[in-house]
Amino acid sequence: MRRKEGDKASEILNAAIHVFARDGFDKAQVSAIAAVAGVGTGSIYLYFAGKNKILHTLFSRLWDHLAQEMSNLPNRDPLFRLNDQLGLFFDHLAANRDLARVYLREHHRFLETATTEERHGYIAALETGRAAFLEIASDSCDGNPHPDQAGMDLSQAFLFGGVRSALEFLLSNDAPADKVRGNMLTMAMAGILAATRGNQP
Amino acid sequence: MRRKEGDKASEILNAAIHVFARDGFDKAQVSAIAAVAGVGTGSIYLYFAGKNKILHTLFSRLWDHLAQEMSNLPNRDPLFRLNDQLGLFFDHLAANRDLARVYLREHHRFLETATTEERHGYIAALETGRAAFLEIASDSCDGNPHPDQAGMDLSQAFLFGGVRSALEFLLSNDAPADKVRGNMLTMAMAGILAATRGNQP
Amino acid sequence: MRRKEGDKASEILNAAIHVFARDGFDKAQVSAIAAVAGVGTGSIYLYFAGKNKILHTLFSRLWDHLAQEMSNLPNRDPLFRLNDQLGLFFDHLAANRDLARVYLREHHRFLETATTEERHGYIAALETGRAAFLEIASDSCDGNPHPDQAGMDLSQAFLFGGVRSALEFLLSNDAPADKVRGNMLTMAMAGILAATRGNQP
Amino acid sequence: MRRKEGDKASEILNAAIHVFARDGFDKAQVSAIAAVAGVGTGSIYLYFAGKNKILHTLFSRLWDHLAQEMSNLPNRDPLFRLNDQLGLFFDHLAANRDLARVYLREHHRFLETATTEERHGYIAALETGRAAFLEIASDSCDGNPHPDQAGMDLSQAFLFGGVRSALEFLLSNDAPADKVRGNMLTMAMAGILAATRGNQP
DNA sequence: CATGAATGAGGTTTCATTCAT
DNA sequence: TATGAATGAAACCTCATTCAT
Repeated sequence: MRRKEGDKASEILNAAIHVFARDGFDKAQVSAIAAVAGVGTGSIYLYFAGKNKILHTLFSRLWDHLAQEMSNLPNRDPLFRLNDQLGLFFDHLAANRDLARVYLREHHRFLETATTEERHGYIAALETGRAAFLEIASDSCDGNPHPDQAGMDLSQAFLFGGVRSALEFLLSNDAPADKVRGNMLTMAMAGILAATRGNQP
Repeated sequence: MRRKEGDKASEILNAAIHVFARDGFDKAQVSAIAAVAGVGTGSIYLYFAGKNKILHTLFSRLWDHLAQEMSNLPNRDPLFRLNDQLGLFFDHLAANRDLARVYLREHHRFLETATTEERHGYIAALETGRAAFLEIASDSCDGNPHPDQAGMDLSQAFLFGGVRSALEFLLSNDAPADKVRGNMLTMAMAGILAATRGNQP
Repeated sequence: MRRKEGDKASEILNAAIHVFARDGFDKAQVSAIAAVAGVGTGSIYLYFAGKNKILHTLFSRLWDHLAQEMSNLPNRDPLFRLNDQLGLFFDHLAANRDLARVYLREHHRFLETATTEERHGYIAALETGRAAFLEIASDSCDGNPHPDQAGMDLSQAFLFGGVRSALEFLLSNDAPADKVRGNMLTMAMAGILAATRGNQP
Repeated sequence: MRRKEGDKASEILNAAIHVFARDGFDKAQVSAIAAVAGVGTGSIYLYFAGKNKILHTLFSRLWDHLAQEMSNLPNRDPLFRLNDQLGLFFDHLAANRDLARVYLREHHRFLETATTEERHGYIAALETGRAAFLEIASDSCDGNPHPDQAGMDLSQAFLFGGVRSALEFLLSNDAPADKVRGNMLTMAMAGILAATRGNQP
C-alpha cells in the first residue's frame, strides 16, 4: 500500500474548497483539485463518486461540525443562545474564507441535490436554531403558544441572510472580522426581536 | 404597450432569464436560450457578445430600472425612504420569480466580472440607498458627523441580505408575498435602527 | 450553412467502416472516424447519437439493402433462390472487405443491442431466406407439412456460418473471390440438402 | 481430482472466461476477473503479463487440449475421424458455454495477436484435421494426388463455420445439444463430401 | 508470494462560438 | 439581418498496470 500519511479524503476536500472558491463549482476541474491535493486525478474517485459528491461531503461535514458545536453551547437565555449560534456559524466561515466563498456561491447546490443523509447535519443545525427561536417567540407573546410557523421560518431565513451579508462583506472589504461580527449580530438580534415582539412598545 | 415587444434583444433577455433560472448559468445552453426566444442560435451573437454579456446586460438593465424607480420615490423621512427602496427591490423580484432565482444564484458573477459601465445602475442604486442611510445615521448621532464608513457599508449589505432571505423564502414556500415583504421590512428596519442608534437606550 | 457536398452521414458511415475494420469497435475512436470522414469530431454527433448508433446504422443499412436485393431475385426454384440469396450476401461483403471485416467481428453487437426498428432489414432478410428454406423442406418431405422449426433455424444459422467461413477465408488468403464463392455455395447447398432430406437413401 | 485446484492460474483463467463471456474482452475489467477468481487485483500480474495474455493463454490451453484429444481419436475412416474431431470440438464448447461465448466473440483476437508459441496447439489441431481431410480428398479423386490447397483450406474453414453456427444457435436457443450436434455434423459432412467429390455423380 | 491503493493517459461527449449562405 | 451546421477544445471519469508494504 502506497498510502500517503494523513486522511487523504480530507486533503481532497481542502483542495476542493480552495479550487471551488477560486473557480466556482462548474468551472472547477477535478484534475485541478487533484493537483492541489497532491494526488493523481484518478485517486479522487477512490474517495468520492464524483465532483458533486465532493461538494455534498464538504457541506455535510461543515454542518455536522456546526450542529455538534451548537449543541455544546451553554444553555443560556434563548436570545443569547441564538446569538451564540449565529456567532459560531460566522466564526467558522470567517476563519475559513475559502470555505465562506464556497458557501456563498455554491451552498444552494447542496440544498438542491444532496440526499437526506447528507443533509442530516444541516437539518440538525436548523432545528437547534429553531428551538431557540421558538423559546424567544413563546416568551414574547405569552398568550400565543403557537407563533406563526411561516413567520418563524422566515425569521430564521433572515438570520442566515444576516450571516451571509456579513460574510460577503468580509470577503470584499478588509474590515476586522470581530467588528463585522458584532455589527451583524446587533442587527440580526434587533431584527429577531422586532419580529417576535411584533409591534409592541 | 407594444404587444410581443419588437425588441429582439429583450426577447433574448427574457428567454435567458427563464433558462438561467431553470438550468443555472453554467449549465444553460445558448442554443436553449435561442430556442425559447424563438430566434436562431447565431442571432444571439448579433445582439450579445456572448453568454456572459447576456448575464451582464440582464442585471445591468435590472439595476438601471431599480435606480430609476428609486430616484422617483417621494422624498420622505429617510427611514421611510429606505423602507420604500427595499420594498421596491423586493417587489420587482417577487413579481419576476425567474429573475429572482437568477438574482439569488448568479448575481455574484455580475459583481465579479461586469465592467464599470455595466455596473452603472447598480452603483446608482447603491448610492441612493447610501444617501438615505447617511441621513438616518446623521439624525441618530447628532454629534457624529462621520458615521463609521465600514459600518455603513455593512449595514447596507445587511439590507441586501434581508431582501435575499425574503426572496429565497418566497421561492421555496408558498407564503403570500406581501406578508413576507412586511416581515422582512420589519426586521430589516429594526436592524438598521439598531445599527445606527448604536447602543443607545 | 457550411454544408459539405454529398451525404455527410454516409461519409461518416464509410469512415466508420474503415476504422472499425482497422481497430475494432471498442478501440476505435470517434475522433479517428471524424478525421477519416474529413469532418470535425463534434459533427459526428449531429448525425449519430453515439458510437453505438453508428454501428447500428451501419448494419441496419446493410440489411435493408440486402433484404431489398433479395426480394428482387427471380422467383426460381427455392434451392436456386437460396443459392442466389447467399451469393448476394457473399458478393456484397466480398466487394466491401472492410465491411466484411466489421461484419465478422462486430455484428453480434448489432444483434445484442439494436432496437427492433434498426433490425427491421435484418428480420426481413432472415424471413426471405426462411421462406425459401421452407419450400425446400416441404418439397423434400411431402408427408411432413411442418418441418422441424428448430432444425430449420439451425440450418439457416448454418448458412450464415458458411458465408462467414468464406469471408474469413477471403480476408486472410488471396484466393479469387468467385472460386471461394463457388466452393462455399457448393458446400452450403449440399449441407442444406442433407438437412432437409433427412436420412433418406 | 484435486478439489478447488490449487492452481491459481487456472482459477484466474476460469474467472476470465466468465467475465469475458459476460462483458466482452474490451469491457471486461481485470479487477472483476480478480474478484471472481478470489484473488487480489495485483496477483493477476504474477501469473499473466496482462489482459491480452490471459486471453491468449485461455485459447492456447483450449487448443492444446483439443489437439491432444484429437490425436487420441481411433484411427478410423478419415471421414469418421473428421466427424469425430468436429464432434470433439463442439462437445467441449457445448459443455462450457461461457467458453463457447468467448470463442465466438473473441477468438479472432487470438489469431490476430498470439505468438507462434501460443498458437502451437491451434496449429496442431488444424493439422490433425487437415490430415484427415487430405485422406478424404485423396480417396475421392484417385487421379489427383495434389488436391487444391486453397480449396482444402476453405473446406476446413467451412467446418469451423459449421461448428460456430451450431454453437451460436446453442447459445440463443434451448435446443438439446445432441440434436444440434447431429444436425450440424450431417450438414458439415455433406458439405465436405460435396467439396471433395467435386461434381461427380 | 500477495495485495489493493494509487496512478494518469486516454476516450466520449458537450457546447460556446463562428461563418458561409 | 438571420440562420444553424460545423467546429474542436475541454472535462469528467475509467481502468490497466504498478509497486510499496
